Amino acid sequence: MEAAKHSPAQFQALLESKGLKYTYERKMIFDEVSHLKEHFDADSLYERFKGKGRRISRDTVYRTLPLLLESHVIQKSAGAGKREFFERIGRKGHHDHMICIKCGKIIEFQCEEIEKLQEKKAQEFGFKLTFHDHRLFGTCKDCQHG
Amino acid sequence: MEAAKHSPAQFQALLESKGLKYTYERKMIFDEVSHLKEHFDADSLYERFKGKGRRISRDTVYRTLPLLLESHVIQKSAGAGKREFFERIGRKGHHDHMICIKCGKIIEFQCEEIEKLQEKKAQEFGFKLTFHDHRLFGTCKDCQHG
DNA sequence: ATCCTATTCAGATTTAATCTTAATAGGATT
DNA sequence: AATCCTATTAAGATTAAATCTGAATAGGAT
Repeated sequence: MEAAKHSPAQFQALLESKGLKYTYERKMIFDEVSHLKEHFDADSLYERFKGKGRRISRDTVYRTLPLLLESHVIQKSAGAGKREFFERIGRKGHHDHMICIKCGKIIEFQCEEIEKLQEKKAQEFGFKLTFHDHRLFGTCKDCQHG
Repeated sequence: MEAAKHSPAQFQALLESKGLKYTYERKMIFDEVSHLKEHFDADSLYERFKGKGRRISRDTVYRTLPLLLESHVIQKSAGAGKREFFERIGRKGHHDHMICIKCGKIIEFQCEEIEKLQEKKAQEFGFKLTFHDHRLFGTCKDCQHG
């Protein structure tokens, strides 16, 4: 008894709670990101819509991503360069990243204890945690020789 | 018996380990950031040098900040807008941030257990942790009513 | 059908960060 | 001290990311 894959329910719920509409464009963007297996940035997502039937403007993409973050459809990710990267929260669930400052390699890691501690800390401040960005920078195994 | 305040020893050590020189400009930048009590971004730091005796170019500031991060003189911080923020690691030591997505308020928090778990996770991957960026986004106490 | 508000589009604009080329600094060599 | 050599910096141009602007559209309410 598994929930249907890629249900927009959480997204729709968030929109409703904010008095926003589940528009054609928001549907399209939800659908696209919820099927993306790799990480992506706002602009590359925009490029994906070019030439696919109806166009979706860059601005709409940029405006929709924070809503998807907030509804836990996507999470912050990491990638080369200075853009902000995202990725859908898929079967493997939420995870964070280590980035090698020498070769750029990205390692995914999960730590349930850190997640819990984060939540606990937030509660201490009466802060309602929505999403987070946690990236570890350093040197990967292969780049440490010499 | 306290260590001298704002010693460039760690910074100089890092430079040496990389075969880089402790130049006049790097001294100036070290000195400036090690006395800054507030967070700052690269560009505002650059502006500080304008009109102060010898100029330091924007590019030099941008190139020096990662070295200061790496030598633990500064850490990643958080602030309004999309710039990258930094702050010196002062008496209170390292800490991370919660950012309210409604009002922009920034709350500092410390969690020794999270720091340790991070380090442990890094070790699992043979990853040598240098610095990190950990930001929690959500809604602060005051913005949760209604 | 008309009105009203939210939303979107398209492209211009802004702004952050990096790149380019030439100049400079400072150590090593003779 | 003069020359050479490499790292570093300056200044401003360039690139690229993200947001803004004004007009157009959508879709629900009256």
